Amino acid sequence: MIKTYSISELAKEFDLTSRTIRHYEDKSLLEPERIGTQRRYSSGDRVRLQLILRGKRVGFSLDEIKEILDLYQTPSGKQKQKIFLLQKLIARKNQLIDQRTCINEMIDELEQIELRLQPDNLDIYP
Amino acid sequence: MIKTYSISELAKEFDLTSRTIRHYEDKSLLEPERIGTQRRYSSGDRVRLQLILRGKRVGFSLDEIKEILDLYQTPSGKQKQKIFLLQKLIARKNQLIDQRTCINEMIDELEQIELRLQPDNLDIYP
DNA sequence: ATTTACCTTTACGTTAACGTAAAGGTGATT
DNA sequence: AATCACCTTTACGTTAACGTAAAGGTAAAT
Repeated sequence: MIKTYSISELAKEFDLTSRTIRHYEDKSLLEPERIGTQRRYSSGDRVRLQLILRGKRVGFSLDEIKEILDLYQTPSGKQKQKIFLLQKLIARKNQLIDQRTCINEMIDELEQIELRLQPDNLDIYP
Repeated sequence: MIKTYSISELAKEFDLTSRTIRHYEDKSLLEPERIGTQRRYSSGDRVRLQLILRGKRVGFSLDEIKEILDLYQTPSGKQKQKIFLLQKLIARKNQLIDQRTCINEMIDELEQIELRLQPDNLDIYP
């Protein structure tokens, strides 16, 4: 028997609320089976959810994540779109690298301020 | 004569709208002088604005940026305040370090997505 | 003196990603 | 039969970071 999941099982596993998972469905990022009225998530759905969360962690919007997910399923025809998306991914990566550089600079600056505030210097600088 | 800036001069220079700059003032991130009813920004204000934008680039909220700005300008008077400030700085630095770690993870994840998207054969299909 | 080009405040509108009730169905257990 | 513990849909609420329009003041140029 193939394993399936209820909405709250997935919610618990990934530390989300059921509302959040339904929201992803509202946005067409998931389309679980229905047993009667209830949602039943396949392991494929689970993987999709993981991909959604991964996309979120790197700062994509749900719409952008949907684009990516759709391209996973795109029959290898629409290469133009794939290439376009790859460019977006790379752009995002560069942005993150930029941010990291910026954070490193900020850490340096904080350390400089720290130095000026060292307790030893407390009486030197009024 | 010391150079000052009008709101639209700054807006133009940093590619913002005047509304945005006023918004930063609403949120107490800027407090320019007033000549009559109009705002006049000193070069210090300009630097603050640069810091705001820098904070934004690294993904901080305006509230967080305000915290940081306040740290920069806390009147260096009392020892207690300095020690408190030092603690906040260290906490902030740790936060930044965490952020950097997080960004590193994001970059890794992006590369994972790239790998999954990377069509096995971009050049075979038209 | 009127147009032009700024500036001002006030205040409602927008988007994203959910939160949070409200009101009710389902099915197993007590 | 009643209580749980889930599940469902509908729909209004929230936050951040502004956008945008209304209504008007100011100051220099035409």
